[in-house]
Amino acid sequence: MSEHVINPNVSVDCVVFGFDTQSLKVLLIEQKPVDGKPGHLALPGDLVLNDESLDDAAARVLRELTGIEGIFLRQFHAFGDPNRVKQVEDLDWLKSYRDNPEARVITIGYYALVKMDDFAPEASSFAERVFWKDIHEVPSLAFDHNSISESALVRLREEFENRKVGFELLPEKFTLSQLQSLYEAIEDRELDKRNFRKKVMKEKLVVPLDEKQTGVVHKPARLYELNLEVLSQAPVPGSFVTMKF
Amino acid sequence: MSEHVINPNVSVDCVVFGFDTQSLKVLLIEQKPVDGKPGHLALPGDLVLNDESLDDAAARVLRELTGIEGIFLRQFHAFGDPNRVKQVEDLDWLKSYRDNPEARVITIGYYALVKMDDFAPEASSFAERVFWKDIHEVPSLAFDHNSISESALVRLREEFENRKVGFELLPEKFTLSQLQSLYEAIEDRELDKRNFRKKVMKEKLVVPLDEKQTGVVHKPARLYELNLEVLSQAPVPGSFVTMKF
DNA sequence: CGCAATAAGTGTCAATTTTACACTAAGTTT
DNA sequence: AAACTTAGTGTAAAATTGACACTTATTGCG
Repeated sequence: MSEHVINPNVSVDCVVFGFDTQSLKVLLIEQKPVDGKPGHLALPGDLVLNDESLDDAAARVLRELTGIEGIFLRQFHAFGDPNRVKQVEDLDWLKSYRDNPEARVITIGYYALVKMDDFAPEASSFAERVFWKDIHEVPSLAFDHNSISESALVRLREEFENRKVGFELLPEKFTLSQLQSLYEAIEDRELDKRNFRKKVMKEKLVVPLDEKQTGVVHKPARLYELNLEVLSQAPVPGSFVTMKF
Repeated sequence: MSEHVINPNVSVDCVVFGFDTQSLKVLLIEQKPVDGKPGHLALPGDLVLNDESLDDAAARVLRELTGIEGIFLRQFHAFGDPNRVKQVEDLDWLKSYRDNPEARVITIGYYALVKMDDFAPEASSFAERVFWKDIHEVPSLAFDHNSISESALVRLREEFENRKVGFELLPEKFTLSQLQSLYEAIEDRELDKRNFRKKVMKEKLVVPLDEKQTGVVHKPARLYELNLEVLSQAPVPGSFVTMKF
């Protein structure tokens, strides 16, 4: 029965999304250099420890990278192609970080949503350098990390459309224009300002604050915060889920 | 770096859904008896082989169980709790089927959709007996297979609502009432017949055939088949995805 | 053979939701 | 004070949704 059965390495890789009130960003790391060769770019990730659940492993990776606890994190897909870490370009790095660099590695993909304001990414045990990159400008990454980050984006979009996730990207207080930009960045299309505001207000998705933007060179916008009660009732009326035929 | 790193067993478990024109069913197996003790009920699953992708492993499990190739299969979640196979009730079975029955097992959950007509489940290397069970009557299963099957159902429902999957459950030719029953079974609510038909026709989701039901004791219904062109364009107008604010 | 039983099939109208569209207001800079 | 920039606001037409009840086609039975 067993000679063909594997005991692979299992890792988690995290696709961390941020929103800078204009566009969506992904967090990338530069792997530590090996023998003077500059490290490749990659997603943050690490092997899962023995007594650790997958969710715990992903949270640990993010904590090591950012120092922050309690980041929104969701598993989205397992990547298990037998050759996914067999490219020659990736071998040097594996050789210096893994006991068995030739081993098959199955990785569990997580995506995370962070408020960029709260967020001070730090280099860590596995990263020389950490930086944000616009989702439209992601460079070539190590292993299969390009397809992992693309699937994460597809998944974020799907789950955002069902109103399950996404608001974790906003700061505590935001303007309606920022909220609209978030929709536009995630859904990748333009929305009509009046219709957008009408709908958001009718749904009571946000509550207005007695506070305005400061430091802008134009009419300051009113600030809002999320109405968590409405959000917890997702899916929301008007979504496909509740249509009755 | 490495003393805490695991090399777990990795398996796939398949939640196979069928539709008998009335209700949704899940395929369960009875594990082979060990030392005369009757086997527990479980989902079909097996360890992933060395040179095999996760998708290939899931397809292999289903092929061994059913003899059928080309079943709709989709990965939906990885289950990696460190103690998910540590319950005493499950130990006997593991002892006789695994080299290292104490090993941690991470499993990748897949769900499958089959046309029950085409389908003749067979006992196999890992199953004494194979049978369908209504999704509302799933008994207590081995390991964490109850939560795996519940998540699969949640996921099927989500993806059906976005019109991504679900029609694989229908026979080639079906009546509109059967289609409506499929919606009702998956979405778990009742729909209005006239509104349902109106909408399905407007969307051109199905094409009418010059053929009627036979062998029924009432007015025979017209048969339809899916309009694959419209389905491939999912998400469909009217879903939340395409609303414009 | 007609009658009972069963599910198929069909249309209208009111309410709600969606969409397109353009100007005034408030604050900052020069 | 004039220019610049983004905030903020309403209406009307079109499309979609949802509530609702009767006739039709076939089978089986008396």
